[in-house]
Amino acid sequence: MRKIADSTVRRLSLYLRFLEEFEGQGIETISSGALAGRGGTTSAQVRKDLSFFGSFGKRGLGYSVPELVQALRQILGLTRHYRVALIGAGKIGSALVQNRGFRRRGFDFVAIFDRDPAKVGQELGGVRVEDVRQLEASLGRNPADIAVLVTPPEEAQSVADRLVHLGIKSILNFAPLQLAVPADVTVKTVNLALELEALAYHLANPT
Amino acid sequence: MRKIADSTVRRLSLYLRFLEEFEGQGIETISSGALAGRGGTTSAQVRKDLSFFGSFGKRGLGYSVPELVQALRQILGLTRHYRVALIGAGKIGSALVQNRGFRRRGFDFVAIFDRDPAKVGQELGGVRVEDVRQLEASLGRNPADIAVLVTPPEEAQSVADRLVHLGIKSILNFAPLQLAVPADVTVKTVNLALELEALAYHLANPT
DNA sequence: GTTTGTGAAACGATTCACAGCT
DNA sequence: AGCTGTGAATCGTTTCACAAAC
Repeated sequence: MRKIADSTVRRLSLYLRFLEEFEGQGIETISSGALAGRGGTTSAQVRKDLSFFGSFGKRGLGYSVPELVQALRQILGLTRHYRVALIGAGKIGSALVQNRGFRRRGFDFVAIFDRDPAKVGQELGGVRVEDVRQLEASLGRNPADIAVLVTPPEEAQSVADRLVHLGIKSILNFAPLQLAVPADVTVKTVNLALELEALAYHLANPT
Repeated sequence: MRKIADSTVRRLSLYLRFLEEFEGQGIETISSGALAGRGGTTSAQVRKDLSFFGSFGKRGLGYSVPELVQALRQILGLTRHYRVALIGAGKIGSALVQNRGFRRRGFDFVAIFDRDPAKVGQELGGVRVEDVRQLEASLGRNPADIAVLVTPPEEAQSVADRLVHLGIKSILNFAPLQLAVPADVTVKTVNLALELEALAYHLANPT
């Protein structure tokens, strides 16, 4: 498969979200322009994004909403469920696990790890918190597809190394630092302080 | 000021983070190459990013760490504190407010709003939760610089409209939808489902 | 007449490469 | 000799524009 830009993949996710809305409203067919309008982009962008993966529309008509939903789910790999492991059961970690939306979209938290003995043994969102020292034992038995890393920054890299060693290929990282991983492992870092600083920049330098 | 790419601003934030680390270790001087290595980019990128704002280095020597820290704080607008209002005191909202790191970096949560009467009146991170109906009254009296929006998606747009009307120019949005705002308002959306889906895409389409 | 799919053009960001300073 | 600052070259993404399909 040809290399697809990250920005394209993100837009495809957005399109899927909007299409699901339209589907819920019983809309059968949609044009690239209408889909673009809902997502703040252009019709050409929508068509180009889709064209990397095939031809899904009918000229003169637009796209069948259910067909395009199906196609996007296929493209994005959302026709299956993913087993997600959470490392770090602090405030943000527990908020994530208890969020209904992720499960609904096929991301199932199946294991939770923490270093704090007070947290180990507790249940969060129906999953028992394990000691992070059990990471290898537990994920070795029941592997996860995706790891969500919410440890303090000083532990993040060493946990990431262990996850990589366990064969995990996808990490969602909330620790405010750049993780070093092999090329075949994908890391998405969510750095909230960075987002706030970008907002500060815009306040300090209004256009 | 010339238009600066978002990616550049984000890298400047990262550089600042690394420089603060170096400063803490008593390192006086750093080359673009060393700074780049720490942040997964290239020396040319570092120099180009900085060049948009001036010349901060000494040829043959590199950059003075404290001077560059100071310059970046100035550029990013981090020499002052920002008043942040939180709308939505659910799991994620309260996790954010109680996070020490934001205050340390100059982002002070000064007001919290929620719709749930059970939450109104409670304290979170030393701030009393107010009824979201008091948004105008409260922020009218004590304005905020930045709003962090963590409401359910169906309320997000109407709250955003009210924030815009109150004169807020910066919104950090956690609701999983595209907010419509005037051009002079900056919105950064953190969409965690989107990040997970991008990871799913990479699992489904390994390179 | 409408809307797609797609090469080509325009734009923007990154990388190169080197003159110029220390 | 070492490293910056920057114009030029390269690379990647977005927009344009139009032939082809319905």
